[in-house]
Amino acid sequence: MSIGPTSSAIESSATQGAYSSLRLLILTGELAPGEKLKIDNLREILGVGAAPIREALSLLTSDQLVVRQDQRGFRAAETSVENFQEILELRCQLESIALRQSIENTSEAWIEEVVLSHHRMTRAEVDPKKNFEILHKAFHLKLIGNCNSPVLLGFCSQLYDLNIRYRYIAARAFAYEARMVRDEHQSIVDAVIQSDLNKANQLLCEHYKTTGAFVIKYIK
Amino acid sequence: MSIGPTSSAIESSATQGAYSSLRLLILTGELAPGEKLKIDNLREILGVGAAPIREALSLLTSDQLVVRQDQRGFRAAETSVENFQEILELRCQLESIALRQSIENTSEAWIEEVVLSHHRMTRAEVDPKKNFEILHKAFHLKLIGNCNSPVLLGFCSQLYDLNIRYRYIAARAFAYEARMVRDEHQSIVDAVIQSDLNKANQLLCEHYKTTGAFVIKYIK
DNA sequence: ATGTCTATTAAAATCGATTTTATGATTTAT
DNA sequence: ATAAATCATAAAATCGATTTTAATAGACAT
Repeated sequence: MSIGPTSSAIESSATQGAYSSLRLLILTGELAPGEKLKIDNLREILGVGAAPIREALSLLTSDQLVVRQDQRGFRAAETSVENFQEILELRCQLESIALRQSIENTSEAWIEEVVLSHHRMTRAEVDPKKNFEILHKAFHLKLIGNCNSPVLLGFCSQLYDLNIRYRYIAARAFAYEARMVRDEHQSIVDAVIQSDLNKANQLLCEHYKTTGAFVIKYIK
Repeated sequence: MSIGPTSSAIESSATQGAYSSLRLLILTGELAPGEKLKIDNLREILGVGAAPIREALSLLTSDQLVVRQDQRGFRAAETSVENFQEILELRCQLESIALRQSIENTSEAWIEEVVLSHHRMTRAEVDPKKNFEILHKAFHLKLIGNCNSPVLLGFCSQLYDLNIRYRYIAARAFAYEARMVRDEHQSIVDAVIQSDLNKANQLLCEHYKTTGAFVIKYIK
């Protein structure tokens, strides 16, 4: 639905608040995969009535984070190695498409935005006050955000969330690999600036798959 | 959400019934693009309370058929030439991926299912008791259904619906082009049977774009 | 023991009423 | 005459209570 989690923002409605909260709880694995989501429990936890909660859960259904069984309520979507691999593969394929189009439409303005969001993300790595995760997502979406295809971007955003959920679940708060993730991001930005599609594409997919190979060991 | 419209099925819950009904009303354009969807109106039309309707609308939001404005209710998603072209392009790109994978995984069983669903669709063209639209969708999903990627299939299904909505809106009940659509379908099946990926791919995309060129003249 | 039926409980689904919020009209002030 | 403020109305959002449905345990028969 929305691009980023807005846990800190003032929520304009009970439904919106429940949506954000539940989304975060599921993404981070506090509500575990497959867990039954009882309305009454959530009512207590979130302090709102049944209606907003049911609406929020319905919204999360389309995000594939919640599964609805008619007359039998809701539960958090299951996870599996197969699903994770599918997500990974799809991200590579769809983001390749979006990245290609973005580079084909390249412009100074867009490149500057990429550089900027990369900078902000980098800064957040050392400043714990900033929320790195949000900026990381923003960076990756910006990278493919010049493709002029909002529906495609929506799919990519959804896949990003599904993917990050596995990262959280695989290792709750594992020190997000000091690894060479930083270098990988920089290389991608460089390739984009040079409009080198093949290189950018290859680097991006490798970036995903390397992280994926790490995560996959910890699923279940 | 679900694969096909199930207007004729006995609905197991008010929410499910409202979802199916509203989905159909929007797909066929009876609820026009951009139209405000007032809860009380819909309550009367569908004869259920506010809660199921709001839930159904929330579900439709993820299908991109409904747009939700916080505190300002719901409305049917807008249409535009740009959106239509985007849908068309995405269908070609995503279905290409799914079709390739399907053919790579080809099996006798799958080919037989393709042939069968093609046959059923063909029969429905002459028998008005059968619902051609449902079988048409089933055929196209079956064609890409051997790709072993349920998430991708979900995206394709969603794009199919968004696309068919334009067909309905462009010409309510235009005689679904006696044209060479029939031949086009047959050619695709033949290419699939022969595992000729490039040909199948090309035919499928042409099929979409030819129809698209027809529809686009009637948007708005 | 195993399976089927019934009674009980827990939860989901839904409704009707209430509260909150936006919208549009009317007024007031500049 | 335009802009800001107030009020009235219509609609959305939400709540608490009720109804419906599924899950569970226990009784009974085979």
